[in-house]
Amino acid sequence: MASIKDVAAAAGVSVATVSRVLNSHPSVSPDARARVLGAVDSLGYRPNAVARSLRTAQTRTLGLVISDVLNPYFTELARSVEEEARALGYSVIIGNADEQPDIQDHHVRTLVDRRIDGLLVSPTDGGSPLMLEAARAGTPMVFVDRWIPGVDVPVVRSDGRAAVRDLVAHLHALGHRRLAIIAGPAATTTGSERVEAFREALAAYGISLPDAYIGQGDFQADSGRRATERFLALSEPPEVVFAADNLMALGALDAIRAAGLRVPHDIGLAAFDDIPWFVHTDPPVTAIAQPTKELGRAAVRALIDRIEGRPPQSVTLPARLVVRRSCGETKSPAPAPADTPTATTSTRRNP
Amino acid sequence: MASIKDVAAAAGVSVATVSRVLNSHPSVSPDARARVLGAVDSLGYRPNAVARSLRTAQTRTLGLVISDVLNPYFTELARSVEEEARALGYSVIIGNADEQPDIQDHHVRTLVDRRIDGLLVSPTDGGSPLMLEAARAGTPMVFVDRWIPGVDVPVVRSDGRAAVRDLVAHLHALGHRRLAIIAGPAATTTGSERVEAFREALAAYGISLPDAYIGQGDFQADSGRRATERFLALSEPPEVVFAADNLMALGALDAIRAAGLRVPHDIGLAAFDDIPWFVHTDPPVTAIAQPTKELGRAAVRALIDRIEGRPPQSVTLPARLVVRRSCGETKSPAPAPADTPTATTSTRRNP
DNA sequence: CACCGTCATGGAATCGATTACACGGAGAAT
DNA sequence: ATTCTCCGTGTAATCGATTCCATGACGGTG
Repeated sequence: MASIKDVAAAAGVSVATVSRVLNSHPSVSPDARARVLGAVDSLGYRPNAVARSLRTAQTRTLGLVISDVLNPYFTELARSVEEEARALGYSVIIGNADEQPDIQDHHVRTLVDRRIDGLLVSPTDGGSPLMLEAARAGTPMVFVDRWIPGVDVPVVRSDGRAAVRDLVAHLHALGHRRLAIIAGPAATTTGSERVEAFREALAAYGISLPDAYIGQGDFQADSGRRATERFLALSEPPEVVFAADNLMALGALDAIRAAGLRVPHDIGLAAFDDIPWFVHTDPPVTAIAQPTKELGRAAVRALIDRIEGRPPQSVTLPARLVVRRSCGETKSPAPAPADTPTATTSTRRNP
Repeated sequence: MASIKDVAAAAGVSVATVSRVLNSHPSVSPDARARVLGAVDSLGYRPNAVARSLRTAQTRTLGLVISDVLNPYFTELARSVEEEARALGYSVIIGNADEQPDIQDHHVRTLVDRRIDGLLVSPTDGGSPLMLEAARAGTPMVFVDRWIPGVDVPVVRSDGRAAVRDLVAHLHALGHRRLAIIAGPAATTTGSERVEAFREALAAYGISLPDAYIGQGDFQADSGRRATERFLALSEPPEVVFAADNLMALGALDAIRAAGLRVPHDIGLAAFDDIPWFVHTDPPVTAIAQPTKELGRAAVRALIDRIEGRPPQSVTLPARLVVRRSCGETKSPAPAPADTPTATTSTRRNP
């Protein structure tokens, strides 16, 4: 592969001049520029990004470590991250942790070894020493969706509290009182927050959330299936199951079907994270939708702010309830979902 | 960030010795090794992969350019590619083309600029000059799923011909005779092949495939919706619609529902590419399943063979029919799907 | 005409690793 | 005792770019 030296030789100039032409430095004569450009495309020369990165100490690359690519929510997030990054002149390397802390660490390590300019993370756990170390060592970093409390890193996420209240209001209006939740791992913020938001919303109606109605899941379909089986085996099973992510809802649907029951007739189902398929399931699933695309864009912008020396901002965007048929038919219209979502931004790093 | 020089200074040896320790070169004294290792972890030293790549002219990184990350088929493919690559000591950089040739070119260009060791591509179109040039210039390359005829690059893909025959037999047994297909772009192999396989299978039953029954799609949900609307507007609409990928099937489902019709009562639906959600749609969708995971692994192995100088093999794995309820209830059992899938491999590059 | 500032250009250092080569010392072979 | 090997180690070149500094030409000004 042709190097800058070959171009210099072919154009009859020095490598310095070639470099100037390629980086559009002002002081190059039109004649030299023309000869260099000619040589460049007759040789099919492409600058070596590896060498350039070594010299300039920047790679114009962002790392994105997500918990599970197979989860459509994260896929969409990854896509919007890449899109925004590309628009701003950066590439993205995606690492899929598959909800496993050691794989997550593997990706963080290789990304840092490659000297990516910044790291976007949706942590699988409460924070491995490696990641905390990377943050402390000054790797520009931003958390998306999930975050680690007590670490000085900006967070871009969505607040589901209001939407969960809307959901509970909806369920209450339909006459449901025995409400259960399938939670995510307690070590993740989204795992614990969603349970808390649910518990608070229930309390407003004087409904309690007994331990038997809290299923312990891990954001994967299988765990949703097992938790649901356990609910169904109770002497007094819940009337509605709320899954803290879309894959566990899928598992719940499996379990309900396997038990020969029907949604919503025998039991209701709702999910956190809306996805296109929920429109087409039997029945369509009521879900809480995050502004995924905006989240991805905001995260990239925050990270690039941090990289380029501007003060990064934590961002919290509201989620909203999308009512469908999986919790029962509503006679009267459901409570209007918040339809004027307003972003709240703060300069505090950790909201 | 600490460099190899800092480690050398801290350990009281030369950089050469440090390098030898890190690359487990045999001739280093136990004493020196211990001092180096001590310095490495007291400094938290991590080798700079950029510098190493520049010197060794290899990045231990593979590029994967896929047509659409949001398509669950490609997501799964990407995941298995990354998994296998990681097991073999390589990283993967994913580029999402979103079915747009210019974005595809953008990714090919940046990946080549980064001097990735090899490229896995599922081309969006018939082959841009850039990609053909890269192949000819000797970038190790393997096509997955889709390929470009006439280019000397190994292909790892799945053959759906037999499964399509099974599907048509199934539909015929259910009494359906007016069968339509929503095709992908003719510029992609999977776009044209699936139509051809369908046409041939129909011919075996003396059924023809009129132009009005061929919808032109682009592998996106919207195009499936539009094609289906057009089918439904025909004076004699088809009895079954076969979508050439899962997203177009989703669009078809939308259009059918919007028209106030029911699947399979009013019209049947089948899809190429099986995904977990098809079990839960209303009704569950009959689909042709590719061995996606195996495809990804085989592609990585072929590419690494090529990179490491072994002769790479093209691989073709069979797809199989998964019968569900979206084409009508079967009284008698459907024809047995091929349940002993056998791989065919060849040393010819382009099958 | 002398001087100075500006501009185009090239030489060479540099980034952080790997590795060929040279060298000194210890132990084996004669 | 002398020579030969082999081993551990260091010096320095190298990969392909960017960029500081020096240089020479040229034009304008006093």
